[in-house]
Amino acid sequence: MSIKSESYKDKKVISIGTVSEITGLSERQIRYYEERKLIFPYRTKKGTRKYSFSDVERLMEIAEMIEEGVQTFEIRKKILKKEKEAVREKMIRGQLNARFGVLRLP
Amino acid sequence: MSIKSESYKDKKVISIGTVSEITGLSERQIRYYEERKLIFPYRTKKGTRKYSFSDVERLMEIAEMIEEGVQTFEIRKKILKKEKEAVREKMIRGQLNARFGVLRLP
DNA sequence: CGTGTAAGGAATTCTGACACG
DNA sequence: CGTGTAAGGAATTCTGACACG
Repeated sequence: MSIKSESYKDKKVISIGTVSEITGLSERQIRYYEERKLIFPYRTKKGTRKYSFSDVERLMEIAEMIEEGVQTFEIRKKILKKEKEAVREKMIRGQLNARFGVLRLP
Repeated sequence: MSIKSESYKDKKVISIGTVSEITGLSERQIRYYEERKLIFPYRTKKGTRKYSFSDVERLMEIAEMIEEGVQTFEIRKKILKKEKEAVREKMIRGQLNARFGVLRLP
C-alpha cells in the first residue's frame, strides 16, 4: 500500500533526547528544522516536544539532504510537494472507493 | 501472522510520563508492575525507563486483570505461559521453514 | 545559513521509605 | 497487596541570545 494506516508509526510519543539518540542529530538541529517548518512535533500541555517514528524517518531524510548541501528552504518545498501528492492520491482513491466499493491496488 | 515482526511496535522509546498518560495508570503503578516482573522497560545509560507500544499494550492488559482482582503473581504466571507458547510456536515454525522452505500459515 | 554553547528556570524521573489496609 | 505521597537529587527540556561564518 502506498498510503498506510500504521497506528504506531504516527503516534507522537518520543521525546527529543531519544530522537536525538536515534537519528544522531543534535537537539539543536532538530529544533532548528522545526523552526524552518520541516518537522512538526506534538506539544504536551507543559510544552515538551513529542515525535513519531514517521518524524524520525523524516529527520533522517532531512539530515541526508542537508549533508548533500540542500538548504532547508529547498527541503521544505520538496516536503510540501510530497504532501500534496499524497493528499491528491488519497482523494482519488476515496472517490473510487465511493463509486465502486473498496478496491485493492497492486 | 501470529508472530509479527513489527519494527516500531517493539522499540522501547517512550518515557514513563507518556506511558502514564496513554494508559491512564500512575507512574507508581507502572513501576510497581516492573517490580513484580510483569513488564521490562529498557534502561538508558542515565537510568530512565523506556517503553515500547507492546509494553503499553501489556500494561493495559495488566490493568484490566488487576481490576478484575487478579493478583500480580497470577498475572505473572499467565505472562510466562504466553511467552512459552510463543517461543514454542516460533521454534516449530523455524523447523518447518528449515525443512520445507518458507510457508504461509492461514 | 546551520549549528554550538552557556544561562536560568521549569518539568521529569529516580530511589527508598512511610502509610494504609 | 497494591498504591499514594513527600523528599532530595540528578537529568531533561525549553527559550532567547551570542557566536561563527
